[in-house]
Amino acid sequence: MAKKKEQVKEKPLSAELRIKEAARKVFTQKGYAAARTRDIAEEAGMNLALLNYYYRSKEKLFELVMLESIKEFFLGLTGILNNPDTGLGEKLELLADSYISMLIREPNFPLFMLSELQANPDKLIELTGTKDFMNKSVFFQQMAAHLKKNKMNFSPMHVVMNMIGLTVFPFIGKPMIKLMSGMKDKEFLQLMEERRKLIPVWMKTMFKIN
Amino acid sequence: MAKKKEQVKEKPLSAELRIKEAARKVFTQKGYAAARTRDIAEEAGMNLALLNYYYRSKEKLFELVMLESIKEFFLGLTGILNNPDTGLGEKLELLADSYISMLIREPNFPLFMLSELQANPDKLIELTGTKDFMNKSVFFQQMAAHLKKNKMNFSPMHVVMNMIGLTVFPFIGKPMIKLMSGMKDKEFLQLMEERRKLIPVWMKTMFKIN
DNA sequence: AAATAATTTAATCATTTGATTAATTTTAAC
DNA sequence: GTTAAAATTAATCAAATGATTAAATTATTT
Repeated sequence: MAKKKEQVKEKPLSAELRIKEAARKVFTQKGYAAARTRDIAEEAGMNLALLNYYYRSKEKLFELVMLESIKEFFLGLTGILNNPDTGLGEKLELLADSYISMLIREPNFPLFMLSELQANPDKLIELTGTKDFMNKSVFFQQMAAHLKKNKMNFSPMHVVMNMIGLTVFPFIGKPMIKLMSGMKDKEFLQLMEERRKLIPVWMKTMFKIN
Repeated sequence: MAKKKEQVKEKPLSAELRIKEAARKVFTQKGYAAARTRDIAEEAGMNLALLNYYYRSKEKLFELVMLESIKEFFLGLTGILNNPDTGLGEKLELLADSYISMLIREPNFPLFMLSELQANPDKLIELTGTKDFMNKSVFFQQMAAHLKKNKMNFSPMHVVMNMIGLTVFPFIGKPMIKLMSGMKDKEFLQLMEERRKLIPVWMKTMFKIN
């Protein structure tokens, strides 16, 4: 049953990877429960049995895809957060810029990730291995010092939540925002581009940075 | 098959309503696709067939529950937004207070609503009937005037997005926030209570209100 | 109290869906 | 070129799941 996998690794041709990327797309779009293995096979243009041949099961495939995406997400995040050579303002600018770009490229990713995290928080904790990396981050330390110096007596986690909220929420809430405002996709995208610059300005104003 | 429904309306006893509320709970927790009719029946402590007896199908039941929740949500929102007797600052305070309370009570509602809106945007548009009510709201007008006066050249929709993002995001992102910070439920709740007061302050600072 | 209607239940159906199998084709090794 | 391994396919299985039915029970009406 489990024939290859460990032995062959240097030659990932088409089928195997195409299934994985199709899975990423379908899972991200519909979520785990609503995604059918047949959808994934069709999206990849492959026979359904290949999914099980290469990845054993829907769940295994999901875990793989999910883990990869989350790892990448956290890596990008910590890369900016832990740079000791940038100040708070610059970090906020880099975060906004990098995440707006990512979100324009992959607008469905956050809702997918948050939904699955909600549906199965424990699994993701063991899957990622990452835990409370935020508290130890350079950003967190810098922000804690800044808040103390400026007599703002609240947790730096508020700052983190605000930053993510301002950046990510519009993408998660896009259908609702379009529903409330009657906006079209093009206008929406333009607003998101504006936020690339505006979010750091707002954040700095809010927390008296610079 | 469809025996009652139109005739009897004044005596909604146990069964029918219990199923609906069980459905709300299960749908909200797991989403449409992952929610099984058997889960709902079990949650309501009722026979599975009653679900179809009273509500015809899983989908009909879902639409009903969803529509009710969204209607209520938008009603609360527009109630505050369209009050001509309150200023911008006060509106922000009322919004934060009312929504933090709602979110502590129903922490799963936003992710549910946004997920389903994403999965099926068109259906919800026809289901709610509401469309671009934001642009015409008193709040929107007040904010447009304020932004213009203070030389902030961007759409009031940014303000709306920020407000919702700051308020709602932490609840949507709770599992991720806990994962990043190692926070426990109690601490999380305390932070949310702090935000009740902090969010209006931040918003006013950000947009130079008062 | 009898009759009718409404509610509830247990059993079952039909479809969907994740997974497997056995056969076939393609690729690689010798 | 033959053989063995890997990849691929079509067909099928088994479990899950939404839905229905027919019978039983309870409530309501007359």
